[in-house]
Amino acid sequence: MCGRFRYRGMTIESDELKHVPGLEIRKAFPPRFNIAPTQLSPIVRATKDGGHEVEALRWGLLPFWAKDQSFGAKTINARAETVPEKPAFRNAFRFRRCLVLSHGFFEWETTPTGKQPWLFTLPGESLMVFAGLWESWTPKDAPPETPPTETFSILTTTATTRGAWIHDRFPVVLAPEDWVHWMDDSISPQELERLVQKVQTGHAATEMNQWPVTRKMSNARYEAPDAVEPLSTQGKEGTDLLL
DNA sequence: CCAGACGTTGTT
DNA sequence: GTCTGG
DNA sequence: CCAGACGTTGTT
DNA sequence: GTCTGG
Repeated sequence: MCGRFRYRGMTIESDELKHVPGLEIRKAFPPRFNIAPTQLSPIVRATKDGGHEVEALRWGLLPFWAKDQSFGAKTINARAETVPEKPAFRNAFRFRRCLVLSHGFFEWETTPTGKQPWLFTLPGESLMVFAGLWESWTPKDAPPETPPTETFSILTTTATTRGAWIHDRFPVVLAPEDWVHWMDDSISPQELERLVQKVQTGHAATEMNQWPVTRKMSNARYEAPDAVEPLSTQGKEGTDLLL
């Protein structure tokens, strides 16, 4: 699945998303080494005027009817296989798909001495884009003028053969040519169905590297650069994972 | 009709 | 809000 | 995802 | 064991 990831940050001048039309980057986003559920993280979504924007949203999707924000603990991921039907996700799936920006995600290996975290990245630790959904939520008895809380969820699908040693579910990683299509609000339900089929077979980004990292990062409060560094001499070489 | 869930993962 | 179970 | 709490009362 | 917070 995807319960923790990292983000290298973005400046106003960043060209990582240059292929997303009409994208205005209004502010910079700092590097994050250990993004956990409930925290803010940048996503890309379509705007009303046909463009796109980057905003930091809270991880853990809150449907508008959620009674309180603890509901988001159960919705950090959405299964690609069932997301069109699930009450908590179907509206967001139909109308509010987004790109979740990362540069790799963590998975935990169960060992005799406890849980060992690993980082999965794309070659060159380049931008890894997850298929996401977003929602807008306002607490039931909030005073007027209370700004809504905007939240997101990350789609998951079956892990591929060579990723399955650590886990049977992986986040849906979108290929750059699908980024804009995924956010397109005007596509038909038929087209959307076709897209989600493709997304399920996913990992359009076909090659990942993996390496073990410090167990200190298992604590969600740990936010230091070495959270993403290879343990000891393992290095980032020889860790290729063809998916 | 009302009440209660609405979710994913992993483990046994 | 909407669906399911009782 | 993992880590940490899981409770009440009264006092500062 | 299970829930909440990060």
